[in-house]
Amino acid sequence: MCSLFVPITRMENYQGDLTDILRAGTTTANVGAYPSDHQEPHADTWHFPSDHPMIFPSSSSAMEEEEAKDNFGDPFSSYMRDPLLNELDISSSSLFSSPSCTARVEEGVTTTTFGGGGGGGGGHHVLSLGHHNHQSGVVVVDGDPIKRPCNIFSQMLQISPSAKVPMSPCDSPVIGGAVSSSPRGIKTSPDSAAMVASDMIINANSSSAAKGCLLANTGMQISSPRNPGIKRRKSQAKKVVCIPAPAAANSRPTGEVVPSDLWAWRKYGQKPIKGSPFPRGYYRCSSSKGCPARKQVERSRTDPNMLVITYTSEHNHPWPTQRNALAGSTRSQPSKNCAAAALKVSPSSSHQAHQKPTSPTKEEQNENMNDDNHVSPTVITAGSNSTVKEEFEGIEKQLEIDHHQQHLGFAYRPSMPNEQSNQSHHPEDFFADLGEIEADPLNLLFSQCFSADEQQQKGGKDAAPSDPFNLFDNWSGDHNTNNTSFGEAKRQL
DNA sequence: CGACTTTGACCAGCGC
DNA sequence: GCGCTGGTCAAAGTCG
Repeated sequence: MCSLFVPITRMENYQGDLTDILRAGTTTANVGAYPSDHQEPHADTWHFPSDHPMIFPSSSSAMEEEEAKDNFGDPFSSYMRDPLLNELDISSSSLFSSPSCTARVEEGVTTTTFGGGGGGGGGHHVLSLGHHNHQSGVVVVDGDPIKRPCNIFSQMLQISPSAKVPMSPCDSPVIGGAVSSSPRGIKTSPDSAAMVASDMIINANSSSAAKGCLLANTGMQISSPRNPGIKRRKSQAKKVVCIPAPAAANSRPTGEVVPSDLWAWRKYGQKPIKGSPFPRGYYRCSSSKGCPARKQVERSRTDPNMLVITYTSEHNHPWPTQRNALAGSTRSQPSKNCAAAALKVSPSSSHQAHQKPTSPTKEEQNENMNDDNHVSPTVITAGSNSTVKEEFEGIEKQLEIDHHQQHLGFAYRPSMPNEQSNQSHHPEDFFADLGEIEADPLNLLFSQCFSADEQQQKGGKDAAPSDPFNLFDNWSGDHNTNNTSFGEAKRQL
C-alpha cells in the first residue's frame, strides 16, 4: 500500500525516522510488517501504550538536516540513515498497511526487547522485519520520547492505548511478555506481556526462551559481557537486522538471496558458521574506497526464511548519489526484474510463482564503532571516525499501530512533513509519475512483493512476491528504462 | 576491462 | 600456549 514514494522521500528527508525509533532506545521497535510465506495469525493492530504516546512532531526539516549533519559519522545515526533501513522502513510502511505483514525493529539485542521492555540498551542494534503477519508491533522507546520530526513511519503509527494483540508465534519461542532489560536481566512488563513481540526480540539476559527466540530466529549469538560464550572481534559495535529473506528476486545463481540497498556491497568472504547450516557472507561497502562499512549476511538457522544482517562500522561517505549498477549485491541478481516487472505490471502479466526466499538478507554495520559492541548495554560508542557516544535510556514504550488507519491513509500515501526541504523532485511529481506508470503501481508492487495473501485477495494480479528491497534495484541501473520517472526519482537520491 | 564472486589460506580473539 | 572459531585477504574465475 505504501508507495514507492515512501522510500524515496524517506531517503531524502526522513532519514532520521528509524533513528528515532531505534534510538528510542536500546529499545526495540517493531516496525512494520513483512509478508511472509508463512501463514501466520494476523495481528491487526499495533498499539502505542497510552501512557507512552509516541509523539512525532511534525516536520522540522531544518532540525533534521542539521541533525543529519551532526550525526554524520555517527554509526548509529548513520545507521538510521542507512538505505537499508529506509527500505525496511519502507517496507514496514507498506507492510503496515498490509493486513498480512509485520515488521519489527529491534535495537539493543543484548538487552532490550522489542516488545516490551525498555531498559538497557546497548549492544547490538537489531532491526528485524518480522515475517509474521500482524504481530502487534511494539515500539519500545527507551526513555526517550520520540520527539523528532514527523516521519512517515510515525505517520503510519497509530497510537492506541490499549490494544494488545496476540503475537503470532514465531518458530522460536515467543517471549512471554514485553521484556525490559536491566543489567540483571529482563523484567517482564505485565502490560506488555501480550504485546511482546516477537520472535526476534529478546533480551540476551532474558529467559532461555527469549534467547531461544532470538537465537532461533536469527541464528544470532547474543554476545554481551554476560554472554561469555560469544566472542566478538575487536568489540565492534554491530547492528543486526533481521528481515525476511528476499524472494528469489535477489537470489544469486548460488541460491543466495541478497537484499539490495542503496549501498554497494562487495562480497569478500564467506564462511560456514558453527552451529548454523547456513554460511555467512561477508560484505564490504564498495560505494567508496576505504569505506570501512561491513555487513554480514546469514540465514537464521532456525528460520531459513529469515536473514540476519549484521552491520559493522559506519560508512564514511554519503549515500551514493548514483548507485553503481553492478555494485554489490546488484550483480547476479536477475531479480531486478521483479521490481521492474512489478512496475510494469499489467493485468495481463503472468503470475509469478512465489519463490521461496532462499537466501539471507543483509545487514549493515556502521563502522568506527570500534568498541562497544558487547559493551555495556546502554552505551554505544562511535569509534574512530566519530567519538559520538550515544546512550540509550531504558524506558520502554509499547506502540501499537492500528492497522486500519494505516489502510486509511498515511500508510498508503504518507504525507511529507519535510517537503520544504530541498527536494528537487516533489512528491506530487513523483506520484504524478507513478500515475503515468500505472493506476496504482504501488499496490501492485507491494502486493506482489509483500504478500501472497494480499495478492490473492486482489484477484491475483500478477504477483510475484519479491522483496521490497528489490525496488531499489529496479530503480537503479538499467531497470529504469521502463520508467523514466522512477529513474529520475532514483537519481534524485 | 573493471567490478564482482568464489574460495582456500591466513590472521586474530577468546576460552581452556 | 594451543585449539577453535570468526573475520579478512587475495588469487582466480565470472560477468557485463
